[in-house]
Amino acid sequence: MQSFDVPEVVVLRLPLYVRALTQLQMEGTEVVSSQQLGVHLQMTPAQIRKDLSYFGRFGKQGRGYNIEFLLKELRDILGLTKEWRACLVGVGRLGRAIINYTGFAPEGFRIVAAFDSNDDQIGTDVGGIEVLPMSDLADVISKQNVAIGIVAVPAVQAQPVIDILVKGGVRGILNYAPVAPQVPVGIVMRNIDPVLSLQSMTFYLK
Amino acid sequence: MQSFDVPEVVVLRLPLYVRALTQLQMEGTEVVSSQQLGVHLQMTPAQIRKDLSYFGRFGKQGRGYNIEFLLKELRDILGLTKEWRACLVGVGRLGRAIINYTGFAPEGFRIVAAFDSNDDQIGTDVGGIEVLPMSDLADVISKQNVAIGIVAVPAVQAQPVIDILVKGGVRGILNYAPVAPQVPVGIVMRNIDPVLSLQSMTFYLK
DNA sequence: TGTTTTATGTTACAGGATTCACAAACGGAT
DNA sequence: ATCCGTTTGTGAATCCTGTAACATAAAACA
Repeated sequence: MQSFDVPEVVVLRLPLYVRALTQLQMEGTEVVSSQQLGVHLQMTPAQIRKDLSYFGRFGKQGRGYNIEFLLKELRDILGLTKEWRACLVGVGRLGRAIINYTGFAPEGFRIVAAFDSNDDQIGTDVGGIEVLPMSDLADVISKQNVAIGIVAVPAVQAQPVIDILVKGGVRGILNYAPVAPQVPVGIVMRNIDPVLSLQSMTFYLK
Repeated sequence: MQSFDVPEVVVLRLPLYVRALTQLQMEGTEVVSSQQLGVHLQMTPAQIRKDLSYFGRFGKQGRGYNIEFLLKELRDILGLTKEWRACLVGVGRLGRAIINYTGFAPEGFRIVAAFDSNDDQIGTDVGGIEVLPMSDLADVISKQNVAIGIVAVPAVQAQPVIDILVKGGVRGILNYAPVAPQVPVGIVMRNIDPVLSLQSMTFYLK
């Protein structure tokens, strides 16, 4: 796989390209230059070309990139051509908001199961999904082909929950808890943490 | 101000230090070495020392850092000693979740006003806050000393809403909409975008 | 067809960020 | 008082990222 020797910063930018290209496509554009894309995304054309060159040659000199083609290629590279199944742990306020968030499904991310350690929650229905006990976790992950765990539990429970998810077999974790959890190599972590964002913002505001 | 010539990556890491130190403090630790902190945060001791050295000399050789002192200094540097007031635009599902999120207040971030362009929402109460029309925005920002705008509107409305917020006088924007908005220099943007996080994650999962 | 314009892919360079390595300093023990 | 183990703060060295520049190729146009 080409995952190796591609800098992670580059991989982090690919979804931005996908999004910008999708928007241009919806506006009816068929071809775009690195220059134009750069204006859209506020980056230099050189960086865009360099990033893409890690994966292949997608453009035509004198013309630019065919949007439909480039989109297909990028989706392929990122693995966005199939549906990804995720499970959620923690159906408190935050967890409920995540289940009901409408932004995941159109991009191919589907939450297929929800877990909670609170007995009062178990068996209830949240956004059309039945809340299961943590003891069912490993079973559901393997049987339902769940690759991603979404963590929406209080800070203190985050690390134990993540350990369980990893043991259960998820390979990526989207963590909403305000902690920096430790995971084995090979497990991909992404943290969603608005407080951290605000705390670095204020440095520039004060 | 020292904002200049401090790399932004360093500023982005400072809140991580604050969080780790706070946790250590709660556990009763009084002194910590860059080595120990590094284990906690999975980074090299050298990086921690280098980062801190941009702002001053906070440690003692042979001993380490006094947690209480370092925390106070870091909070000062980041501007976390005062309360920051924010306003929210968009009280749909996402906006409601943000208003009800309990993680902001303990860190000194307070949402003092909510706006929406939908007439049906205006005048209703969301989490104890009255929803106001967009036309009140500039007024509230200046009168209530609001420095931060939180954007929770659909993608297509994000850019216009951000323009209004900037015009109204906010200096930082926390954007939950799935777009990469353009802002004038001097305005600090932070994007919260779980879909982007997932889309870069799948590259390593496939 | 030949010339001009446009834009890619890539190599070379410059600028940043991270790690290394070590002198200086502190605390505790002898 | 001195020594020893520890840990900081910081230039120097290394590694990584981003930018610039250019050869090459496609398209447009005359």
